[in-house]
Amino acid sequence: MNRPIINSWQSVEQEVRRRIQTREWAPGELIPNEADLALEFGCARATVNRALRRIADSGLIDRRRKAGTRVALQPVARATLDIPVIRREIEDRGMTYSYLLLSRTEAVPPHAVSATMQLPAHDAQLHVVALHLGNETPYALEDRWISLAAVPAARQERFESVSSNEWLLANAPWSHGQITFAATQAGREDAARLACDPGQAMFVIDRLTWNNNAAITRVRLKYPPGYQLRTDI
Amino acid sequence: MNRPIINSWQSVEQEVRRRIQTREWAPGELIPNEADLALEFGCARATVNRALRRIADSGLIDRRRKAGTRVALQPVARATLDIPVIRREIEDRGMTYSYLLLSRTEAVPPHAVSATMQLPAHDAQLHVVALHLGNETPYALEDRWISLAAVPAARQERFESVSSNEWLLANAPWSHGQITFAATQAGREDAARLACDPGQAMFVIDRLTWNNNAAITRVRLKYPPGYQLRTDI
DNA sequence: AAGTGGTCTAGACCACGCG
DNA sequence: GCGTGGTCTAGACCACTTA
Repeated sequence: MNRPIINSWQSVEQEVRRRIQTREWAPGELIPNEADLALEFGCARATVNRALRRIADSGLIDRRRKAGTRVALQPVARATLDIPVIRREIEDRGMTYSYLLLSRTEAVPPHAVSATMQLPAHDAQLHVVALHLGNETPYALEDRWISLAAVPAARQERFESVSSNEWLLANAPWSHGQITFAATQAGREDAARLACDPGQAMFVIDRLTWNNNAAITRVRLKYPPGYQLRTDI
Repeated sequence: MNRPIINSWQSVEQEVRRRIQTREWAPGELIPNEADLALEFGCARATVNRALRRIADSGLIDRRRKAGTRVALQPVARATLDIPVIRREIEDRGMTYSYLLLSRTEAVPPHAVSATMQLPAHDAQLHVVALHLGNETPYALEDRWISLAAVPAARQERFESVSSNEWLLANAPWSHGQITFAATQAGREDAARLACDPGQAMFVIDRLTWNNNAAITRVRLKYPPGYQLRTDI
């Protein structure tokens, strides 16, 4: 035996993952408890704990007090998606960012919008439609409703040079939200704005953002055909 | 002052998040170091460390040795997506799962497939096409290539009762992979299989799975119009 | 009842990277 | 150089859950 030294949580994680991957510890099987592993690896129990906690977070093992730690039978693939500011997303792809405000009005939103935002159906909200471009080419079409009750200061902002995306990040704190991904066909207007053909498949991201119990904004981003969202697992 | 007691990493995390959310610590600002916070909260430095590490993982703060910890200027929204086995996904939505094998052949894949899998362009692979149904209704169309070099045992499996998805999870360990989300229009064949109309927008998930340096499988899942992928942030 | 993971502590040393 | 976060340790107590 000429094993690499195991004395950091990273090396413990790597070794445990290796044993699971090679089926040395088979799916469904109980693995040794933290104290035993610490003894075997010659490190502190806290070090083993941190490694196993990370592996559990990734879905590869299941841990329960008293019952111990088991290798997951059907590991759930867990992907982490970074949803940056659109400007950054475009610049990270090596393109030059630009922004075009298409409309900014105060209006009563469709019921679907006021309902998901849990706001009174008859209240006017700020409606911003804008185009994000990379290298002067349409990159994403943004359709946003902003709650004037939650963000009254938005009334003073024209959103002509600063996108509502960035303005809200700087001016409206949020606590949590929900993201939905879907696909939909481009309508005539979408197509004209995104420089594609009507009927083509657009990738759509809906984001609903809250500050505690108050809805801040609901934004729909439509991406032209060919757009891909990619992540490692 | 009648503050709640802060002596667990959860309460430290909550308190720090609160201070950032209320702009008590503004975006871009340097926050106190771990030792000072530990003193203020009356807990050990390790407890503060764990809380701050979690907040940093979520993208809300940036930490650097010597430079200290700063509130992020434009927090990246980080979403965690669970990609379970399709059977589970369907059953979790309260539907009855069923599975229909459409074809199983050995064939030389298109160049695009062999290239992304980094396999010899002329080698035959196992090609499995199948339909996953929820309550007898088409839920997702699966188009999968399996590397026979990496998973020779797949040659013996008919995939008639067990989906390749579940069979591979049980029989082919994997170390990492890549997931891509996109939108595309249904072709005539897709439409017939998914019981939708040609030209409608399908949600598409591509997954490429590796075991160390060997590609295991490349699967494309096509979901009929209306499908949504949702997650909390 | 007892075994397991979950957490906290006090202290220590280290590695990185500003200034 | 030196302040900061990154990590490890040994020990302790606790909370949960199963046997």
